[in-house]
Amino acid sequence: MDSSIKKKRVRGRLSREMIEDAAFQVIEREGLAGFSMRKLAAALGCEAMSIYHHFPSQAHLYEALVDRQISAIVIPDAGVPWRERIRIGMQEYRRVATEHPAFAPFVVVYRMNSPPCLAKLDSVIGLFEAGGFGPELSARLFRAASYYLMGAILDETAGYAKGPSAVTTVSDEQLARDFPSVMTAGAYFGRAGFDKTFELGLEMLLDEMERLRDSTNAS
Amino acid sequence: MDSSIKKKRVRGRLSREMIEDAAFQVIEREGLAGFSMRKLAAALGCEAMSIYHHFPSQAHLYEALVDRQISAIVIPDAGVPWRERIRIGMQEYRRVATEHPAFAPFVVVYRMNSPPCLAKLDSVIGLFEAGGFGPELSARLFRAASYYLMGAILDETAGYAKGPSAVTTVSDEQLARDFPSVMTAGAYFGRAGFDKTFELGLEMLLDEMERLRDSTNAS
DNA sequence: GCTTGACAACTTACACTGTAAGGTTCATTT
DNA sequence: AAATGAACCTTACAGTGTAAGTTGTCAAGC
Repeated sequence: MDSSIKKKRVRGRLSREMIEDAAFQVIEREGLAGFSMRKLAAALGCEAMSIYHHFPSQAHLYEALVDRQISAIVIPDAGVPWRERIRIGMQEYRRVATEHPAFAPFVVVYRMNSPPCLAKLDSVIGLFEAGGFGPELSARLFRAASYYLMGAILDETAGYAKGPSAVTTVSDEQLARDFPSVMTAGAYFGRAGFDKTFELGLEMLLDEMERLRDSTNAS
Repeated sequence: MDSSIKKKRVRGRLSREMIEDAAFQVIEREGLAGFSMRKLAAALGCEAMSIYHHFPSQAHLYEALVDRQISAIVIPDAGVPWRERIRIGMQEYRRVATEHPAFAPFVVVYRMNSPPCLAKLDSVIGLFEAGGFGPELSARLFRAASYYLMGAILDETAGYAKGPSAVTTVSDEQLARDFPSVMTAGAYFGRAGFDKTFELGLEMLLDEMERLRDSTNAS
């Protein structure tokens, strides 16, 4: 057993950071649904309840993981043109979120109320404001961009590339016969197609942002 | 107790449709995470295991619920211009998904491999093909549009409007002081702002689709 | 009317979950 | 050396999905 090896760990050496690191590992190994405090404890070589000394609940642990991920997003400074800043910001979010694919679905759905997350949120909305979008457009365009990001990351980390989750599966022959458009489109989906599709939608959104910005500033 | 009332139900009267109806109700009442086979059984006035006679597992039941929702999406027929068809199709998806808000997060993340879902998928991708987009653009634009839809629905059904999910919450005063851009943007979020933000992003995507279509067909 | 068979529903049981409550051990300070 | 308090462990409980076995009920055939 691997656990017997880990059991060598002596007392008094647990820390929030160690627990977080192990949590990311266990989540990737077992999947988000397969994760549990007991499995995490086994990976750490301790008992489940010991973790509660460092995190009051599983929810608090998850929040710490989200905070760590969100904090890792790098926003370009004000010297860069607004369009580039927003593009890089969005690519950064995707990069960070897909770093731990199994955890990504949790991150994108998470309601970010913690100070570290709010700080990042604030700086991203500030990107739009600094770009010359008014308060309303800044808010709504940020939201629309987030929507796109959420879906893209979910598809990449929890979508078809992860195999069928549906209970009833359809054979390839039946797919080709009954659902030809799905079959054809399938060639552009999956692992290889993510980057290109993501960039396509990203540029579409940026183009429209630019158009909206120019038309409102002109009038 | 309500359960005592329901207990009047006689044997041999359970059906898949009854179970699905009750499941939607229980999910809305208890939330997706709070849903369980035992609670569903209580609502039906039967024991948990009786449900397994009609659905082999909870996953099968969930799939049936998804199938029912997806099948309710109405796609405009070929007489309508492509742009209108795609717009209405997307609005339809949103309408259906938000009909059972607590279940929506499950629907949007679901990998739709069942025949009813594949059929709908096929007809939607067909919308792009019929609109004059080539196979690759049809595939990628469908995906990009789906990304946006997923995020929009998740925000509406599981986002900030549902209250803070984070464990640590920040007071309004602190929000106004430390995160002014979030504060300002907040005015456009929430229940009242969903429609307008959704429509804004939707038209942005449709505009870009039109541009892409014209430029590829011209060259 | 009685029996039989089949199926729908119930009962029990198991392995798992998060975590409350309380007991133990160990490093540090006095 | 004694005490203090943090760090960790043990036990227990109420909940989960569901496998396996049992009971109740109703319709068809005699």
